[in-house]
Amino acid sequence: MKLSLRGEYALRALLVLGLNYKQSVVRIQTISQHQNIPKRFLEQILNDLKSAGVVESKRGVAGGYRLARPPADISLASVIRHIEGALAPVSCVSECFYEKCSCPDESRCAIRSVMKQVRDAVVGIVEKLTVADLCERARELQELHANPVDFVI
Amino acid sequence: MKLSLRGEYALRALLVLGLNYKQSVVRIQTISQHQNIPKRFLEQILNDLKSAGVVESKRGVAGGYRLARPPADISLASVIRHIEGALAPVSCVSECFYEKCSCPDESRCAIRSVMKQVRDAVVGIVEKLTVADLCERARELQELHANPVDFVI
DNA sequence: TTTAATCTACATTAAGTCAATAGACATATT
DNA sequence: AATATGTCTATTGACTTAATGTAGATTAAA
Repeated sequence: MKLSLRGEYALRALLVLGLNYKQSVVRIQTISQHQNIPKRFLEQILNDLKSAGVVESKRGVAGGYRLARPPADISLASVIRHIEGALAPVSCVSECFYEKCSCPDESRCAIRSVMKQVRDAVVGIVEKLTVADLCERARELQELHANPVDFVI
Repeated sequence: MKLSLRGEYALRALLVLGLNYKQSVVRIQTISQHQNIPKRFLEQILNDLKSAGVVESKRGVAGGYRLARPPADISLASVIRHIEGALAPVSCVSECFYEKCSCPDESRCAIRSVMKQVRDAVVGIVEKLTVADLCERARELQELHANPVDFVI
């Protein structure tokens, strides 16, 4: 489940949109600057997320993007699957993107059995987590690292 | 932790070598045929595993490969790391292959925190498992699927 | 109604990776 | 010496990734 930059950018963008949920749309440029993401690349990614029904856009001068659904309804698994494809380390243990592999007998394949275990562990984590959880963690981390500074001041 | 074919072939080859441990060397061609792996590609992979000290080779007419250490001393994590690189989904949470990422503040990055969780889950599995475990599973699966046939006969 | 800021769409590219192949070479057994 | 094996380095072609380019459509506000 190696995440490409594309996938990482997608999650970072969704985090920003999640933190600004209920407020007006957020401009691509704002996200791009705030998260160090190449603007033109981010355009593609957000467009892709739009076609997946994860975000929606408003065009024109005061345009931008916003989440299409409540943050708690957007699982990280669904996002990563849409951007990256299978979560499983090998496709012969993928539920959503199964492909036969070249081993002599899948049902007796010991590697497959191990990979299934890995798959379940990964899926178990990202299937439960949502954009809302991401936002919550971001807020926690913000406080965690901000407080000591407050004491210094 | 998406495994490339190279990594999958490596594990499949090590499984064969593990099952034949203590016996003489196994020829590349034998592994290649038994596991449906292109022979020339397998050469490279085994050579690579040799330079990692995982297997050793014997040249000449009765040549071939064997494990350089007991199967129980070869963790899947070490093999995959050698062939594929980082186990972590993003390199900013990798212990062995750390690289800074482009996010504004790593210490407050919520995505990083999630990815760390995924990393730990994956590493927790493959670090504990060894080639010996792989062999054991293979034998279990063999019996599991062989017995019903015995009854039929 | 013009203007400017935004999203939309499709095409292109440069670099890198993956999987495999090629061919010459080294070595050990017979 | 002959032969079957592993060793090594290079190369290829297909594909993917991460961008960038260019042109266009939409909208709010001046």
